[in-house]
Amino acid sequence: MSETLSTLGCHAALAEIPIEIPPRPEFGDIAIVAARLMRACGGVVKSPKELAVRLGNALEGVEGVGKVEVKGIYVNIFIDREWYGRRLLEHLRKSGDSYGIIRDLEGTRFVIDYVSLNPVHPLHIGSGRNAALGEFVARALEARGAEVSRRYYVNDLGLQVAYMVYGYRASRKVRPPEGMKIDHYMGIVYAAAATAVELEQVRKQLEEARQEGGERYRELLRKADELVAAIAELRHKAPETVEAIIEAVKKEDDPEAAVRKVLADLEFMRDEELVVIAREAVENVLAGVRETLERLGISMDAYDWESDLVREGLVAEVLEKARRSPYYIIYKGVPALDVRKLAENKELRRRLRIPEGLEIPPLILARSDGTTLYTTKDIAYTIKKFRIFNADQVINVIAVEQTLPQAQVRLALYAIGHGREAENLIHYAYEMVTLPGGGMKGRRGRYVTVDQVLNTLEAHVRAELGETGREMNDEIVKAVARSAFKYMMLSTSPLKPLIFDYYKALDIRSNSAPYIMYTYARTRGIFRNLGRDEPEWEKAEPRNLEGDLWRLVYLLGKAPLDVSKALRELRPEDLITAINEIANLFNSWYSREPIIRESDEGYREFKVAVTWAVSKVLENAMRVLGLDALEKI
RNA sequence: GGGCCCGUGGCCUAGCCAGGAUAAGGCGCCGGCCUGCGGAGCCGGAGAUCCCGGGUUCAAAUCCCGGCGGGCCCGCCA
Repeated sequence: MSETLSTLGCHAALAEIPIEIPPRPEFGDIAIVAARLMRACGGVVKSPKELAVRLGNALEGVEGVGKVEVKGIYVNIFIDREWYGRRLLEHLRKSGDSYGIIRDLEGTRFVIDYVSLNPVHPLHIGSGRNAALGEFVARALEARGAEVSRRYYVNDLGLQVAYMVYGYRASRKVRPPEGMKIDHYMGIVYAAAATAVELEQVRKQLEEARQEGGERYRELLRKADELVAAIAELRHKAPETVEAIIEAVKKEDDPEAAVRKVLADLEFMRDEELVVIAREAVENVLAGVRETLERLGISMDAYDWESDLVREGLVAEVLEKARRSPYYIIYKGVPALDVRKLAENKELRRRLRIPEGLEIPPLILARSDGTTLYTTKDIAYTIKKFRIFNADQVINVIAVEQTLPQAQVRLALYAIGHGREAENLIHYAYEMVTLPGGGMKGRRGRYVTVDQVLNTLEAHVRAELGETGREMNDEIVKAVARSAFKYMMLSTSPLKPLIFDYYKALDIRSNSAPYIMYTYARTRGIFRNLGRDEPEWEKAEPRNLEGDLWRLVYLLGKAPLDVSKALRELRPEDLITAINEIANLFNSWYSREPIIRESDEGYREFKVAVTWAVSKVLENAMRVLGLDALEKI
């Protein structure tokens, strides 16, 4: 193509040639918009129409080109379909099972940090989105040949954990309600502590504000009402536990200070008993989280504890490096890194992928009681992630709301002399999941958990199976439910907020993981009936390449491009679009064309080869998306 | 107040970065197809000011500017 153009006096690399797929089949298989080539052909021709005519003539007889039609500024090319069919067969045969996947990351190493939710409540649908996306990223990189380490950051020294530990200590004598999953229970403990402390706080403020009255007073009253309502909800779920926590909070002179003391005692390991209690509390949550992840078909390679970073001295190391850095300042009385000057450097900003207009405030490293902040420990953790796995890149799957702290971490790494880490730390951001009525509130114990969704989904699938009178199989039910969940989380661009709608989540048709799974099982069924796993390649004869079959063959031919693009750009929604298109076409072709019963042997084997390709493309894509590719469904 | 992201039939989503012909898919709605290799399927139909207004261009859902609407961030939380 490029050569053909240069005979016309145009100079464009192949990648620059504006090839596109026409909107209607009558306009050919591919088209070139001559107008867009005018620049490359500068001065050679007068008008786009003239260029189209000359280009059309030049393309006649080129290998693979069947027919050329020029329509105004468009050069419509009809591919030599048999030629294309033969080339597809060659490709399929050569690439075998891995058709559609390009291994361009062989020899590279990645750490993917995902899920990593605060260990104070169960996986909710927000962290469910995180889990599905992170797993996709990990699998996409693995498919491309990279070595991947899946790591979960156990953030056990944060303020939230301090609340949970405070509540857990206060309610240790109480047994969790019968049958409640342990992480769900810990979620209540955390929310009860956080809410009770806040309520005490508000009560005090109310007393002070009572005399003045006015807007502030009414505002506080509203807030108190909300908190009381939240407590009531929690009490309903675990009465004794919540009572015990409220009692403890009431006894405190300053409940908030009590929690902060827990935080400091944990970070400085000043209270051995407390450290043990905290470990137990966090382990409880993690046990539940692990179980849920298992239901989703996700298993982490490592759980890295924040407290270990402190114990191993990595956090102290970071503080020391920061102190020696030229960007070190005392800001509002606490140690900080003033990376604003660094952020002014445009070239550096670009290299560290800091969003253009993002204003970077100084990064505070420690509280006035000496405890360090999440971001400080995250700097230490990033260094550890690179070190421990000898990683080329570290990808953090974290919600978009943390864009600023993530940018600060990169700048801080650079500031303390870890430029390589800074440049290779990727924030894979995704938008929030919200409920139709508004956001979820972990602090109040209001969220929809992944467990709940999976339970309902499984029940729904069972009901559906009952209707179709199929064999009831627990494994299949679970596989369909978790695939439907992941599909729902992956089919929308990560950049779009997701409004979680129970009604829609249960609609397993619109949410068509089962459709893809069904189509795949159908292709497998054909090979089962055929009694072999592969086409007889030498016998396959491309024939009757028109209609659905041609479109399917055409699509299968470019599937490796579509798939590899989605994997390179880490866009699950593109992968889903691509396989949906293929599944659609296959089903519609299948419904009216016999495959096994095709009498012409050469044609039959070609059909079998097409089915084989559909099967492989679906299977490989499903693996990356984390959907179960079942033989039977 | 500043910044980032999103706005596409009743609902959800793709297309936008790399501008091109009649805007694609799903749900829902209406109407068809089971003695056939799997009906969780297939075929057909109705349904759209591509948020609004300017600009650039032969050509704008797509690029630029200005609005409007929604989400998020701007903490000694994460």
